[in-house]
Amino acid sequence: MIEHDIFRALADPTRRTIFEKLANGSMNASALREGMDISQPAMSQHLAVLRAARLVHEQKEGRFVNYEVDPNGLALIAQWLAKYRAYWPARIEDLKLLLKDMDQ
Amino acid sequence: MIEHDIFRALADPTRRTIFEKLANGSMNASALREGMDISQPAMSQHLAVLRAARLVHEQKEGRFVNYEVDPNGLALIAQWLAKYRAYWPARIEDLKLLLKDMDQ
DNA sequence: GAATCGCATAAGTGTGTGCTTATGTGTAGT
DNA sequence: ACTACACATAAGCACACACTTATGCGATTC
Repeated sequence: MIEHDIFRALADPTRRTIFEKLANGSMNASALREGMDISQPAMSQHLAVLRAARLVHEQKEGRFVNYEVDPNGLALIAQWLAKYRAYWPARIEDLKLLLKDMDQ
Repeated sequence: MIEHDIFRALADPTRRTIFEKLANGSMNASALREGMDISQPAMSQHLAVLRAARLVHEQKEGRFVNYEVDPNGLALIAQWLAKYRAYWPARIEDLKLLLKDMDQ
């Protein structure tokens, strides 16, 4: 179940930080480690989990591996969230604006 | 961190099932157990986690406790997701329609 | 008011998860 | 070829987590 992989992947705060970093621009694994106080194997393992969830995908460039956000994972979250749109708070004005923005 | 509570709560498949059930109509804890092969304490513990994440909230009715979906949790996921809207796949037509629907 | 019911909490246990160190694999440079 | 580098994988370990049984607590019923 890929849906399970996604939520499990995002359940870890370190992985959410990694994902957020990649959202601000693709990077290789070493660059991602900068300022994160995390070992190289740990980063590699986290990236493997994010890959399995289709939240990121790799692009090999020589001996470097460039990582970037994979839209597929985000799309699945959006689909999951859409199932419960009936419960979204109409009273929160900011959110309404956000949603309008989400549809371009 | 409530954001962490939300993703951690949804990382468990049993809790996602419970949440989905509640999205189809509010229920008390006993009714939720029907057809789920789960002990009473386990259900109670799961509901406590969902409560902490503000994904559900309780409403005491006599000796029963009625649970229903809390929009606050969903709103936070929507906000989290909105940060990455730049990466949403424009090529998936179905998703575009979904998003339009999300904004009413 | 005693028993029953709906639910929460406590305590203990097995499994999953994220980390570590050590090692392997492939590429680039000299 | 040898070394250095970027990254992945293996194995082991400490801790978190989801479950269990047992018990507590308040509300209803008789």
